Amino acid sequence: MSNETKDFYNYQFPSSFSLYDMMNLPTSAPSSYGNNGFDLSSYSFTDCLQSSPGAYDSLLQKNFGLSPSSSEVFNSSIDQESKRDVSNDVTGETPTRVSAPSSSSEADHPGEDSGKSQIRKRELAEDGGEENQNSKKVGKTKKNEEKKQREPRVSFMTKSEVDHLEDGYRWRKYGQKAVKNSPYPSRSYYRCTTQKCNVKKRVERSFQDPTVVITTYEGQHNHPIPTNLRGNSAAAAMYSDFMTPRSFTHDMFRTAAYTSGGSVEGALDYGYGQSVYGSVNANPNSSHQNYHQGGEYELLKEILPSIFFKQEH
DNA sequence: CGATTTTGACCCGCGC
DNA sequence: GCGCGGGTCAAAATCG
Repeated sequence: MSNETKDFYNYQFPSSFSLYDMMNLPTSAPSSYGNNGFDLSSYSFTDCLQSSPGAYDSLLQKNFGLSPSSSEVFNSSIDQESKRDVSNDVTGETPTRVSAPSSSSEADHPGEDSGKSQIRKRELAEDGGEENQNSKKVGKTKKNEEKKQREPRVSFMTKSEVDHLEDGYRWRKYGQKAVKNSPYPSRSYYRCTTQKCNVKKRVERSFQDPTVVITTYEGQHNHPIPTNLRGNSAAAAMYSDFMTPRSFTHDMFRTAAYTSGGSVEGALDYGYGQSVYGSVNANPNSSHQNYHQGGEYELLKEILPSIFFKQEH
């Protein structure tokens, strides 16, 4: 981590800190963004969060007593959409997408339902629809009703050399597909091995930045972590904070993210309530206290500025 | 030997 | 209707 970045951590944000303000911070944004104008179209979320891993580190330490591993989350999003959007973020897509997801909902949900109905058809055609097997896939038969019942999704961008980050849960790989337009091999599909838990996750490497792994979780675990939380990956901590009941709900986050009604303007406003950007290097204790004062909510708000959230409907 | 991964086939939605 | 891309299945292979 560069000294410049560290300086950035120590910067005391004004109470009404905004994305625009950020552009004028000393050393925070890449020079390519220009000194005067702030070009939304060229500003990537990645760049933004890359500047704030300090807060993330604190989260890790606070919640898990972990120190950051070799991998670090520097971008994330709660999303009902495909990671396609995340990828776009990396490329510096305009944040407009944040509040206008409809434009790219193409890869959204077909996954589950399609696959299930597919089986049904296969069975009907071949076995004549055996009941036994069906029972196992009955859940899929109800597809129509719950057709579009979407699972909450969370995407993380993690700087890591390993594709599959240890997050404490056990996963079974059930598929792999080549990603078009990507020099990097493929996207992997995993399912939680715990029976009755249908949480899925997708892992792929950003072709924009090969060092970055994009992990997308879908659904919520209905069971505790089966193994000791020895996995000290960034994704584990982030995912836990998003998806575990004792922490924050999806809606809470959305509320936090869209205090201004979900407009683009509102979403772009970071709305940092307090200047508690912890300094990982200088004074961990004081920053830790700050986080307690602000509470997890405040902490997470810092880590995940509202522009990273995407609205669901 | 059970659990997991690999991998080709398959289905579905969508755009043309 | 066709082709494409995304997601899933499931048999075979591999692993521990």
